[in-house]
Amino acid sequence: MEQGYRDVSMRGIAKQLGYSPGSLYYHFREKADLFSAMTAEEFHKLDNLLEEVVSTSPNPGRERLELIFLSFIRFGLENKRSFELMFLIQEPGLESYTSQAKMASYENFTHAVMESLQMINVDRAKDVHLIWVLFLSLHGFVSFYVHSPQTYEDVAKLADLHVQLLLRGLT
Amino acid sequence: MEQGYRDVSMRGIAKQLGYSPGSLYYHFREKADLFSAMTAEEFHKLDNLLEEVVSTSPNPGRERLELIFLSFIRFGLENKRSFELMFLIQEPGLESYTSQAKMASYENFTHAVMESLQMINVDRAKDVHLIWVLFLSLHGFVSFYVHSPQTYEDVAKLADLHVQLLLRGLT
DNA sequence: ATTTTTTATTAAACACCGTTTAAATAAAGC
DNA sequence: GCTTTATTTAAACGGTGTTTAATAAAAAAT
Repeated sequence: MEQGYRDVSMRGIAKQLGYSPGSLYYHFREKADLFSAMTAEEFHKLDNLLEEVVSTSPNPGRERLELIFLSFIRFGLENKRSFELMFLIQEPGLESYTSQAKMASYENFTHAVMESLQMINVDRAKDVHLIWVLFLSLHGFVSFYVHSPQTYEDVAKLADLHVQLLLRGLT
Repeated sequence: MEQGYRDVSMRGIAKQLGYSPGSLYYHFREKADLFSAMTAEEFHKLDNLLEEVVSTSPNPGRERLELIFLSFIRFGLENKRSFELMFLIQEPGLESYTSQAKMASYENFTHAVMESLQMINVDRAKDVHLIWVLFLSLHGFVSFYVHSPQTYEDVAKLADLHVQLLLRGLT
C-alpha cells in the first residue's frame, strides 16, 4: 500500500517479511491474488461509508445525494492506493479477482442512491442508466486526482462543483 | 497498437521488425519514448476532430456542445488503444512524455467548448473549472469502456444519456 | 514416544522483461 | 581508398513473476 502494485515486487515483500519469495506462493496463487486479498477489506470500507451516509442523512433527496457523491470522491482521494487497487489497476491477473467486487460495490452505490434519485428524477425509466453514468462521472473525477499529489481538501471546492453539475443535471 | 503498451515487449517489436532489440535503443531512448512518438499523431487526430466539429457546427450553443462531447467519447471508443496511450497509461516513463501533450489537448478541448459554454452558462466566473470537470466526466465514461470490448455504437445511447446529464447540469 | 502425515519454507532455476555496452558492420564523405 | 559517421548486433546486467523439488517444521496418529 506504500509503494503501489507495480512498484512493489514479490521479492521485496518477502524480504521485508523475512521470508523467501517462494513462500508467498504457498499462500497466494499469484501477485494479483495477494493484493486482491487486501481489496476485500477496502471494498467493505466503501460500502460501510455509503451505508453510514444514508443512515445518518435525515431524509432522501437532493441533499443526501450530494453527501453520497462527495463521500465517494472523498473516499477515493483519502484512500488513493486502495481506490487504485479497487478500480483502476487493470493488470491481467487482478481484474479477474476484483471484477465481481467492483460490481457489488456499484450495486451498493446504486442502492444508496436509488431512493434519493427517485425523488428528484422525472424519468424513472432511466434510473439505472442514470446511476451508472453518475458513477462513471465520479470515477472520472477521482481517477484523475488519484494520480496526483493533491489531497481531497485541495480539490474539495472542485469536487463540489462537479457534484453540483451532476445534481443539476438530474432535475 | 495491437497488443497494448504493457503486453508488447521491446524484444517482441524488434523481432517482428527483423532487428535486434538493442537497435531500437539507438532510435529511441526508452520504451516510453517509442510509444510517445506515436501519440503525437493521435493527439493531433483528436485536435483536428474537435476543430472540425466546431467549424462544421452552424453556431455555438447547446447543440454544438453536445456534438463536441459525443465526438470526444466516440474518439475514445473508436481509438481505444490510442486513448489508452494518450490519457490512461501511467507508466513512470510515459507520463513525462505525454503530460504536456495532455495539457495541450485539454486546452484544445477548452477552446472548442468555451464559446458555446458561455452562451448557456449563467456563472461565467466558473467557466474554467466547469470545463475541467466536464472533461473529467467524459474521461470517466470513456475510461471505463476503453477497457471493455464494447464499441461506441454499443454504448451510443448511454453516451447520449451521459452527455444530456452534463448538458442539463450546465444550464 | 515414535512414526506418519500434513503444512510450511526455501534455494534454485525458468522464462521473461527493459536497458546498456562494446564490438562489428554498413553507409557516407572526402 | 581511407576516414568518419551512422547503424546494428550479441552479450550481458539487474530486475521481474512464477515453478519446482527438496527440506524443515508442526500436527496427528499410532
